[in-house]
Amino acid sequence: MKLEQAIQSTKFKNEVHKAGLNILYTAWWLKTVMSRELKEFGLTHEQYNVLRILKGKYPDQMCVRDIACRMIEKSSNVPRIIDRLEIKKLVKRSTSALDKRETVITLTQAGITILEASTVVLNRVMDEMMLVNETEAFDLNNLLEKVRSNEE
Amino acid sequence: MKLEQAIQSTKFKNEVHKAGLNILYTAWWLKTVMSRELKEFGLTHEQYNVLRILKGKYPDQMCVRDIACRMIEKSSNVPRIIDRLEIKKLVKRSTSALDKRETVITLTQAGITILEASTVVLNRVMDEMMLVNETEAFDLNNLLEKVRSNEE
DNA sequence: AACAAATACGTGTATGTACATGTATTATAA
DNA sequence: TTATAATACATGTACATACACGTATTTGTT
Repeated sequence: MKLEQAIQSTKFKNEVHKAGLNILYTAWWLKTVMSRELKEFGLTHEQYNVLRILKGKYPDQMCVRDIACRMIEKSSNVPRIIDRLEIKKLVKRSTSALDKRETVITLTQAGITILEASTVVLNRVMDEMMLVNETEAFDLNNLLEKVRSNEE
Repeated sequence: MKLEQAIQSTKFKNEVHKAGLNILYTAWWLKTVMSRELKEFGLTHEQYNVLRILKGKYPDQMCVRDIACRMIEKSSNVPRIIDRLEIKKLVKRSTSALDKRETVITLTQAGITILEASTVVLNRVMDEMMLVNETEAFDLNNLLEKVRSNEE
């Protein structure tokens, strides 16, 4: 669906402003598609992101700060996301011995299992839904990074 | 900043999956930039979106459903966003005479004033922050719409 | 006309976001 | 060494999101 239909607007200041809205809309669409699949696992988008980050260091532990700086959405409130993962027993929380200020987090076996199962489904959905080839995706990545080249 | 630095990860399944994360990250970055500017006007991202949609039809009124389907993030809970705009007296709510189920919304003069002032600032920030030219933005728009071409 | 279905909106709850503040611990420095 | 600053995390609040459900009104059918 074209952006014009999606938000029922045809007047954009220029192509750059339209691209801004297009990025926001496409991200919303992607999140919606992914969240729908994660629902069967009882996971939210952000909880899945935290589990994946932990998997990247597994079997090592990670502190909250290290998880936070790897999140796609940086402002996510990681302690509270971890609260919910802990309730579901997908992660374990403990105080670091080296620095008692730090809370260190580990994936549990249940966390690994649910992460692997949900990743299979998510990968399949992304392959099915994102209809660009590798070359187009490469160009898209370059353009997005150019958009952000003014990032502080 | 490259995506790899931004989320401190280098292994992506392929360029398409990387593009998915890149879209999500760029959208988060854009929202952060815009929200920072809107703060001086006491507006959130979503409140601004609603005001802009109302402006598109001004001086006509719009019902809640029509606003909702024009939102960039469709799942936004429009009645509650309108609650907050109404408290700030930026919009006026009343029941439609033709269909008493409908609530119709109009911009107030204060709403127009704040919208115009904030739009000037937002336009300037987008011009400063999004460092792509018209041609690149055109290509980006086409690629994003190709990504979404499987949209239901 | 009377009833059922659809529509439009509001509300309740769990989760997440944005930002400020509190508390414990560690690092720095006079 | 003791006072101060910085760090790491937790917590509180207002707003937003996602989704289910409730209520009033309109539409459609018999």
